[in-house]
Formats: sequence, structure tokens, C-alpha cells
Amino acid sequence: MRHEYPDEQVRFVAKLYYIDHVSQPKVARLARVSQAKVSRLLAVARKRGIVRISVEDYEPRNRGLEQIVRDQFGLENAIVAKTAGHATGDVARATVGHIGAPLVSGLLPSSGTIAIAGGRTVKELADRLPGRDGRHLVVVQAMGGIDSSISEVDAMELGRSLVQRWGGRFLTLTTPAFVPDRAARDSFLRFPQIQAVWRRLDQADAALVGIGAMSDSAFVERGVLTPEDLDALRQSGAVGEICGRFLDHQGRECDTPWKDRVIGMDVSMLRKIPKVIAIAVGADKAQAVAAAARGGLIKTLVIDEAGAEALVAGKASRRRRPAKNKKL
Amino acid sequence: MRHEYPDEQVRFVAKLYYIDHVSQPKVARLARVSQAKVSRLLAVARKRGIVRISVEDYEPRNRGLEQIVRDQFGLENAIVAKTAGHATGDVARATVGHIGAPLVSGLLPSSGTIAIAGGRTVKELADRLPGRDGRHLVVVQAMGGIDSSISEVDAMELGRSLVQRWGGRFLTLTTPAFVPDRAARDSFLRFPQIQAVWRRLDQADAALVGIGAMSDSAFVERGVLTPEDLDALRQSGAVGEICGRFLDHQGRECDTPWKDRVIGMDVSMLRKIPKVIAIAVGADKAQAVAAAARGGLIKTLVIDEAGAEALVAGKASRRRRPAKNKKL
DNA sequence: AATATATCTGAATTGCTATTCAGATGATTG
DNA sequence: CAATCATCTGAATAGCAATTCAGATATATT
Repeated sequence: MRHEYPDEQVRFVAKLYYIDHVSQPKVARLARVSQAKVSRLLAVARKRGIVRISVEDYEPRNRGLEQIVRDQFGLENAIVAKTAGHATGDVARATVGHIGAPLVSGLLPSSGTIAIAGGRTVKELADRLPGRDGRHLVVVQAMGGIDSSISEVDAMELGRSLVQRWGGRFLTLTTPAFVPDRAARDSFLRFPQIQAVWRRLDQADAALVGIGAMSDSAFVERGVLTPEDLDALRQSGAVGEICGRFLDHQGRECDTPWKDRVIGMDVSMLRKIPKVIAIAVGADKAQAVAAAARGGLIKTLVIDEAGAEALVAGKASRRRRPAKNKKL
Repeated sequence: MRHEYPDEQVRFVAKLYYIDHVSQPKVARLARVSQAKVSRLLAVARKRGIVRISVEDYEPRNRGLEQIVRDQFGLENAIVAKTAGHATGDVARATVGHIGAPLVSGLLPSSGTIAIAGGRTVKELADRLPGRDGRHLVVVQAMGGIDSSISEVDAMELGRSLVQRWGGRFLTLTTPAFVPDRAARDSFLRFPQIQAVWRRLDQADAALVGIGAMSDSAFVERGVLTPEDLDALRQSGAVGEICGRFLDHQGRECDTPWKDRVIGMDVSMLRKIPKVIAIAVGADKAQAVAAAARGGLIKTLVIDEAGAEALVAGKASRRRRPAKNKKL
């Protein structure tokens, strides 16, 4: 089969376009080809290295903050993504996802089992994980379905799209995330199909999870928890949540009825997974992140600058509180 | 006055765009600015050298042919522009103009007087001559107006646009190119205004001229010469033309009535100008170019590959002819 | 403090580039 | 020597980038 364009032509086009700044339609005229082909020739020029574009190093991570976060919370790894003008909300999530993705990709094993949870921030990152060949990963849903619809930020969807790009296998937890009571949960977990997935989860090599704060809970938004439920959880000392597990300041699961109604990775499972990568964006996640870290549930944290700063500041304030308590 | 964008922001934007291939609208979102500003930041990045784009050398000139042409015709300088797929016509003219312009710009003096003639090819080159500050050039029209309209390829227009970019002065030859007879010409040349310009021409430091073939004459096209006139000229030995001067094989002006009816630089004027840069495109110009070169009228030749090849080949054939003549 | 001047900004627009599509072309196979 | 396949091609198009414009903002000047 004939193939590849002559170097001479590629260089001719590249020179006119990149050096002389002649537009593609004009280059096309001079080179006696269509504009479409000029565009293609330029792509070839870049691929072949005939055109080289280099950008002075830009450090997208706040290394100073990373160090502090890592040390204060005993994490293996912290990735603090710089955000333009301390962006918040969607913009910050996109930035953290963009910067975190290649780094997380490097952390994930190339074979074995990965547990994945849902969330907007996890989605931003997961969508940007580069596709790779030759990986034979099993991706497992870390928590049941939040409601009967599948949102594009649900673990179900993220896992599906991941294995589509990676070519592995995706195991779903075909259960709701929250069931009425302990008995219901146990009966679900007795199903052989579900049990098998549950065992995979228990032996996962890595996990990719989000961290939920007590404000703006996605569970409340989607109607599976009421604001009153959330209040009750707060009363019981909950400061945040991972995989449906509500945590107290120390990162222990709060002892509430919900504890037995969740079908999702529990605290002890997370603790023994060698690589738990948590993603969180925003200052309001600080308490929840701190709790998860303190409980040893997460090993790597991917976070934005505002979140990291709140995290570090919050740590200091919490140190003051015990001092207050001593006064009482 | 405030000025210049922070390096940090420029690098941030440049990295996203050039390394991560994120589109400008998306970069804009992440950087919290408008797409317009991203475009501007990228321009700054290129200007500051934060982004460097390098293209493997492309040699736009056919050095081998240049050498042959230079040697065979005793030229100071020959520029043979490579043309994609041996392009002809407009495309070849544009290519030669594009490649020749920066080289011609380097050859032209930065002060003094430059004579300029018209022509499609001259236009292609002149339009691409880079603007330069600090030059105090006087540009002089080398030949009268061909007809009463001013076409965009006429010396009048080219000179005007050149000094507009260069900031010099443009002197026009306010006469027709062809007048009815010698007496008319002499009377024109006696006008003090015209005489002054003529004297400038006579002392020009450089000239930029096209070369006309006996086919497809612009003069015939514009109705100042009839096809019969052209035939008569051919009968008198004319093989080409410079500034309205018809030349024989040896580059001497043909002795015809037209000789005294042209108001334009003559052969002796051209011969003594230190830098005469002639531009010609196309194989059909070969004889005319050869004649001009042989007559010592031009010092530098800018030409396309097809033209140069015809030139070289023609030279060989002309050598054969004298051999024939000996037989007679 | 008020004005003048220069620069900066994003919305709209224009013009350019990358991709999609349908058809052509040439290699490869039975 | 078809038939098949993969690639290549330019026209059309969808999407993207550079420029223009009018208004905003900051600095310098009086």
C-alpha cells in the first residue's frame, strides 16, 4: 500500500505555515493541494518532528502545599492542582481533573482490580484518564446505585466508559446504594452474583473515590436522604462521607442506622486497599477530607489549592479546639 | 502605564493549548478569561519565546540550477525558487515572489534610488517585500504609463504601495510609455519635471524589473501594440523586452521605430545601474531572459525552476545554432 | 481632582482550520 | 484479472481562533 507523504512536501508546507505565517488556503495554492491536505501535512509535520513546538515548563502543581498536606495528614501522596485565580466550582473541578488525570494514571496499576466511585469531580478526572492498550484491568463499582436513574457522574457510568477506553472488564454492583435496613442489605449481599463482586471489591488493588461534605450532599439532591437525615447524621458527629459511609472527625464511621443500610465499600475495606486515590475540590470539603485522611482511608489526595488551603488551615483550628476542651 | 501579562498566566495558557491540546474556549474557562484573551496570551507566549516553534530547514532554492544559471550567463546572483510540482502561471509567480522577496529585500540598498517597473511577477514580489523603518529610499517609476488606466500591476501602483510601507518618496514618470514618434518623446523629456525624474533614473542605485517575452505581451493585451507590431518586432530580431525596450538575442536594443517611441529606461541606463534585479517566471521567458543577461542588462535574476531549466536548455541549443551557421 | 492618553477587556464577527464525507486510487488477494 | 481492501483525496462543513469594536480601566499630566 502506498503511504506517507514526502518529507520535502511536508517541510515546504510547514515552513510556509509556521515560519512565514502564510494561511492554509494560500499554502494550499502554492503547494497545489487542497487546504484539507495542508492541514493533514501539518499534522504529519508535527508528528514527524519536522515542526517542534516546545513550551517553557509550567508547574501545574503547588508543591509547597502538597508537602504540607502530605506531612500533616500522613498521606503517601498529595497532588495540589494550581487553579487560575483560585477558581471554584466547575472550573476548579475541570482544572483538578485535567492536572490530576495523567498523574493518577501513573499511580494506577496496569493490571488487577480498581474500585471506582461516582461524583462530579471523579468524573472530571476519569474522563481525562488517557486510554491505554494492554491493560487488563477489572473495574468494580464501589457503591450501589444512588437511585434508579443513572446519571453521568455515577460510578456505573464512569466505570463503563473507563473500560470502554481501556478494554478491561467492568463489574457492577447491581444493588441500590441505600436499603431500608440491615436485613435488606444482608440479603442483597447474600446473592452469589453480588457476593462475587463484593469480594473483588474487598481485594481491590486500588480505588478512585470522591469525598462528600455534609453540605450540598448529592444524596439529598437525588432524594435518597432528606435534609433531616443529614441533620441527624451531623448530630451524630458526621463531617463527611466516602462511598456512602459517614465519617466523624477521626475518620471512623459514625454509628448511626445508616451504617447498616449502605451497600458500598466500608471503612475497613478502604483502609486495606493499597492505593486509595481520593479527589476533592473546594474549601467546604476540608473537614471531610481531613477526616478521611485521619482515618487512614485514603493514601493519595488530589485537590485544588483552595481546598488544600482550607485543609491546612482547618487542621490548625482543630488543634486549638482540644485546647478549648481542656478548659471546659 | 500598566503593561504585559504575568509570565505565570502566559505559561499556564500556553501549556494547556500547545502541550495538552485544549481548545481556546476551554482554556479560557480554566484561565477565567475570554477566548479573545487566550488568543492574545498565546501570541505573547510566542513573542516572549515561552512557546518556541521550530521547523526543520527547508531549502526553498534550487542551488544547483542557480550555480549553472549564474555561470552560464555571468550573473552576479541567481535565485531559482523551487516550485511545487513545477507549478506554472499564477502559482509559480506567487511562489517566486514569496521566496524571492526576503532575498531581494536584502539586496536592495537601504538608501538611495530604486527604479521600479511593472508586471504581474514584479507585483507578486514587491507586495511581499517586508516593510522596514529607517529606510529613506526614493523609488522611481522606470517606464511611462502603459495606458490611461492604472492597473494594479503597473509601476505607478507598485511604487506607490512600496513607499507607503517604506516611508520613502515615490517619483512618477508622468508620461505615456509609448508616444507616436521621436519628436514627441524628446518633447516629453524636455519638460523640467520629467527631466528631473529621468535624471534620477539615470543615477539609480538599483532597479527592480520584469522581463517580457514576445508571446502574451502585456502591451498587446492593453492595446498599445497590435499583434502586427509584435510580428514586425520579431522580424527585426526581438526576442524579449525590458522596460519597453525590445532586445535581440545578444541583448542589444532592436533598431526599430519603437526604439525612439518608448519612454522608459534604456539599455545603456540599465547597464550602468549597479544592481538590476530582474524577475521572470515561466519557460516561455527563457529567450528574453537570456538576451537580457547576455546584454549585461541584469545583474540578479529571480526565476522559477521551469524558467531556469528552459534557460539552461536554451543556452545549449543556441550554441548549436552558430555551429549550423558555420555550415551555411 | 480632573482630564488626557494609552492600554486593556470581552462580545461579536470574520476568517481560518480540522474533520467528515463520498468518491477515487492503487495495492493485494484469490 | 477481477475483487477486495486500505488508504488517499478534495469539497463541504462544523468548529475554532484572530481581529474588530466599543466601552472600561489604569496611569500620567495639569
